[in-house]
Amino acid sequence: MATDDLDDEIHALLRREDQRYTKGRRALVATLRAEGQPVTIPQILDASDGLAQSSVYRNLVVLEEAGVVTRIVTNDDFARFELAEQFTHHHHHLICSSCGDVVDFSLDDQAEAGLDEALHDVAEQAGFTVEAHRLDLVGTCADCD
Amino acid sequence: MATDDLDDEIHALLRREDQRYTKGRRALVATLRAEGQPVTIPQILDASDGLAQSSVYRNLVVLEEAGVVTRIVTNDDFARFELAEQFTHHHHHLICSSCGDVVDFSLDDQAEAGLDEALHDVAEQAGFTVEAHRLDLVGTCADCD
DNA sequence: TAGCTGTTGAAAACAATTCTCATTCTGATT
DNA sequence: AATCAGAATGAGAATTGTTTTCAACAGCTA
Repeated sequence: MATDDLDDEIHALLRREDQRYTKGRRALVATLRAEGQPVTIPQILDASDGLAQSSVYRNLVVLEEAGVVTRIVTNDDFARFELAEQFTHHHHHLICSSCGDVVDFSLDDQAEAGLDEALHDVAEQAGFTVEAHRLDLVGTCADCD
Repeated sequence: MATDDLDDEIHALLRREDQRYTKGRRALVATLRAEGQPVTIPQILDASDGLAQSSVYRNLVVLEEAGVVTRIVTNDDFARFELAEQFTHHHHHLICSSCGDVVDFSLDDQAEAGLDEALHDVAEQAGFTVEAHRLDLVGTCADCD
């Protein structure tokens, strides 16, 4: 997706929540986009300077509520953030239990479709309204082995 | 599994880590067993009295390291704990984003097998050593709808 | 330009979790 | 049984990622 289109869509999502797309929020999105992988707040502060820590936390909440950004919580100390799937593609996470690093991966279409169907059935039986499914592989990454 | 067998196995797991299976730890396991669903620490403290908060936190770490208990982290304020799968059965979680409640569910064998195979391939390609996979459905539970 | 409203930055507050330390328990040895 | 060493416990303090506060500021509208 071109940067301009992405910014337009994000602008629209924020406006829907009566939020502005400020310079700080643009910088945040740019950083997440540049990283291309889930990042912690310390990583964001290192990668993009000029942003105050409190504003980063606050804006990530705003962006998350608007559906621009996804928060990934693991057993690690820090939460991680990445652009929402609508701006990237549907994917899952490899979580390293040694270093805490989180890396994206995708299933092939057939496996994903099969999973979707099975989950749909489960949710229906439980009277559960599904917003998203999350699939993580927990283990040890190549670097930590 | 009978309570005695379960206690024996847990005892063995703890001994492997040079840990004792004390009264407090037995009470903790009994509570988790009685609940049968993931519970928060406040819930544990309510359900079983006589346990100090600091000991519950500490012992859950010990039990987790020994592989007796699994920690479930969500966007909710509190972590949740349940008996490890080896003492229950392989399952996944319905996570309510409204009330934070977590409920177990299982996939049918065929779907689970298909998923396993797909994940195995992904991990191999990434040089990732898998310890576990986690699959959560995030949404709204029947009570919150 | 003036005025209103939302945003920012720095620091204080908050809260789940972890740590400290004095006391108590466990269980192996005599 | 009595003793002793090491581990576990309870109460509270400390830690730390995150949230909130509040005064100063920026951006929009008239």
